[in-house]
Amino acid sequence: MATNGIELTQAARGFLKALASDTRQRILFLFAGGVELTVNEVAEKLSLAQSAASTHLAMLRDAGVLTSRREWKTVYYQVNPDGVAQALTDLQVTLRACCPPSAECG
Amino acid sequence: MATNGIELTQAARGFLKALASDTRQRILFLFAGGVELTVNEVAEKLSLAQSAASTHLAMLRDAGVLTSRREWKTVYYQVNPDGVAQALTDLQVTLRACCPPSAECG
DNA sequence: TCGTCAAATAATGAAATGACAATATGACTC
DNA sequence: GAGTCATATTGTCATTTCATTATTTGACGA
Repeated sequence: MATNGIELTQAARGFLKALASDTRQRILFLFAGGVELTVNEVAEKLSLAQSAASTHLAMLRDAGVLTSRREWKTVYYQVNPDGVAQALTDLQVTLRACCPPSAECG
Repeated sequence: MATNGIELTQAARGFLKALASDTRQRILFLFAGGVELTVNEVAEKLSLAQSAASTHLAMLRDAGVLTSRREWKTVYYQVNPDGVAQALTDLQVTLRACCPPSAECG
């Protein structure tokens, strides 16, 4: 038994993987301010093929970073602030357990 | 001009890429509590080839997550809490600008 | 100078990622 | 049922990543 069982939560791991891609970072920031966008709008704004936009958006949704709602034939994506906050908090908690900023004072 | 110039800092981008790898996550947590480890120790603990450990550690150092000091022939790595804290803060600031947790109240 | 030790850097191959065009799906209209 | 629109999925390819072994580098001791 080491003092070592530290591990990231699934949420944090998914978040890290989702946002490690420059393209997905750019996609995320397209949604700044709570904007709602369709797959085609994202594809257009970033000069991506429709299929690429679709898979990236799905990946971000699976990671809890975005949510989607379907209205008729079109799907609207927007950020999931709670998911982002959760992942960030998890990250912070785990990293604090690993590498406290300077002094772990109370 | 949109309201949109949001972008992650270099520190945050490097951090995300460095920690998107499961292997590098495991490496990082080996250093929990301020432990110092050599390349060979990391390789051994994770059953990795020496070269793999070396490159991963270099990557984590380049991302500001670890620091290294050389003593005679061996190199000791340890976490860089300030680097980690900086990246986390950058992430948080940028994400808050993009997707405020619920209410951006004062 | 030669040998040794630890780390870093090739060189190579397997697997994952990211892009595209093309096709399939689902919901609705006619 | 045929047509259409937006999205999702598939197939293919180029690129990147990750792991290995083998070799090189650098500092020291004999």
